[in-house]
Amino acid sequence: MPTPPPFDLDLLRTLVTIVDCGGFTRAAERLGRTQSTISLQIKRLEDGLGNRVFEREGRGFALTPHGEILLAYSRRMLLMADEACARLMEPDVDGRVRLGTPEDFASVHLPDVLWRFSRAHPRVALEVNCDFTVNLLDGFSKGEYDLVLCKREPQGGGSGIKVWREPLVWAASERLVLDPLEPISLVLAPYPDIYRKRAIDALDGCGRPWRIAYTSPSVAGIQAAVRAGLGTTILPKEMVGGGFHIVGAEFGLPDLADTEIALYRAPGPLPKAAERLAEHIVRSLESERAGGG
Amino acid sequence: MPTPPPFDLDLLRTLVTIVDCGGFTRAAERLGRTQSTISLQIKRLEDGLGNRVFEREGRGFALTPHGEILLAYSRRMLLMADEACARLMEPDVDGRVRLGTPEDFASVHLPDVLWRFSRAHPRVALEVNCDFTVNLLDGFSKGEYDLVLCKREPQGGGSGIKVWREPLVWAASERLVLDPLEPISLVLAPYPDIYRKRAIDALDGCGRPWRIAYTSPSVAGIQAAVRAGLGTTILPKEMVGGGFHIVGAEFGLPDLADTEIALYRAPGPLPKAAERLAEHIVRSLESERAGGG
DNA sequence: CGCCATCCATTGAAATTCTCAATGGATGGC
DNA sequence: GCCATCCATTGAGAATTTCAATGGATGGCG
Repeated sequence: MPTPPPFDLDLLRTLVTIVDCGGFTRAAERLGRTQSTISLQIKRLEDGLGNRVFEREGRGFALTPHGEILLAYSRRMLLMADEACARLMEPDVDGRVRLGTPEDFASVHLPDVLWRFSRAHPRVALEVNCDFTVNLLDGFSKGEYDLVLCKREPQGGGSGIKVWREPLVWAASERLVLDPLEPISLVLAPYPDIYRKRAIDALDGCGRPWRIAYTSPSVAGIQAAVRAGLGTTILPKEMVGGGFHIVGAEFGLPDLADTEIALYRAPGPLPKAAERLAEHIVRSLESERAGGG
Repeated sequence: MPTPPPFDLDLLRTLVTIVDCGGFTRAAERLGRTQSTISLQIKRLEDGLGNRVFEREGRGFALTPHGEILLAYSRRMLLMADEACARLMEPDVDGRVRLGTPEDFASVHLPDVLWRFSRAHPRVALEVNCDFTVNLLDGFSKGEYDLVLCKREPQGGGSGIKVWREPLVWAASERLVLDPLEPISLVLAPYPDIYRKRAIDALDGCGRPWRIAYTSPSVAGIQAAVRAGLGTTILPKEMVGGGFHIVGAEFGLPDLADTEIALYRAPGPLPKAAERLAEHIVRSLESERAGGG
């Protein structure tokens, strides 16, 4: 960040207005400024940029390539400013939002997201329910949720919005001795869990024998068991940490496909509060991902 | 537009920096200002907004709901400003882009979009080819296009990005006398055309007899024939005009499903110029739609 | 061919805005 | 109870921004 972008929204608005009005003078009238001010504002914009924005041709003018690019961004930024303004003016959203989510994802990625949401919309009552994907989808089809975050196969598709994707890896404690020739001890969530199925299918697929050493429906329980050296589990890469390490082909473990989390919204028009939460989740996770990667 | 949003990007950057640094003083250091300046900037922001942004709690502070909302928008706007800045700094994109598109869509919606693109990127050579959807998809699968705009069924799906959707209507000249009991005279594009199939299927579906009165592959040809009163055609609603009028159930004509245009990009990494054009098309059409509706 | 209307650029002064340094008030740790 | 830290406020000075007036250039029109 050597040169913080020196954009001034007023100048950008002037640029857009000039283009829309087709002239400096008319833009001045619409903006309630004098024409000389408009000229100077464009000059300021160009000086700050180091490039011309308009190509002057005697009486008329045309946008330069830089001007055209800047114009496109200006429109978007001004639209966003207008939207922000409208959002700030309108009354607080209230109501209730019922969100279903996998527990492991929620405990790692959602606390901050939901905390920010609840601060932005203190009158919205959040009802978050953690469960297995199968149960979430079941409840979703019965109308028990406004929004559901679900694990799904990485090829995506369907009506949901992809909000997260990351590699799935085998993880074990350092104190666990792994022997590629022995059946592998697994620490997994109980039956309807998607990762459980993934792990077992992958092992069966490559002919590696296995046994279930420990079963727990909660992230904390699984982590405790793995940390105790009771076996190997399967985790999103981001969740590996604290004494765990990633194990793989060197111990005869197969590669795993990525995991993907998608957001599904209940059919029909959603209450405004749920709409807001959906947008908030999508945006927060996409920027978290951009910032983290 | 009674109150143009009085946002100042510098103030928003200050807001974001305060939150990220966790304090006014640290934010001042990072921004190269004094702490009093930061305080005043926030005060200015709050005065302009008419609401507090921070809730002061003695030594510390917390974001108000308004502050939280504004923070989210501020981040997005600053990211956009940074992106604009980066885009303006980087050298001109050059190369060639091969775009396939239906002729009717191109002649109505693309001229301005492509003109702006070519002004923003004068060193990019645009090669636009108009053809029927079937031929476009055929050429696309042979690698003849970087990007293709295609008509498709409105339920969407697949890998393309929806860029346009509008109702399809029957249109005729005022001078054409329509009799619900007579076979309807059609003015259509020749065989592989999608709308031709739509029209005939719809009429067959409701048992209405028809005959082809005029065939032309070009929009101009079809418009001339319809204007001459030679028959009825099928058009996107937006393209009705100039002596045409919409006809429908009152003459025994069936309703038509919407038409949808999607953008497909060639598999694999696209040249930068094509990437830019794709982004430009999507953005331009989405704002045109927002502005027009 | 020359006049006029229109449009953008420039100039210098006035007003507004912004920043800074210093100081004050409040809070929490030790 | 003292000290360190943090944000708020104040008044002066500096920088920026706006305005009114003027200048230069172009194209239309008789």
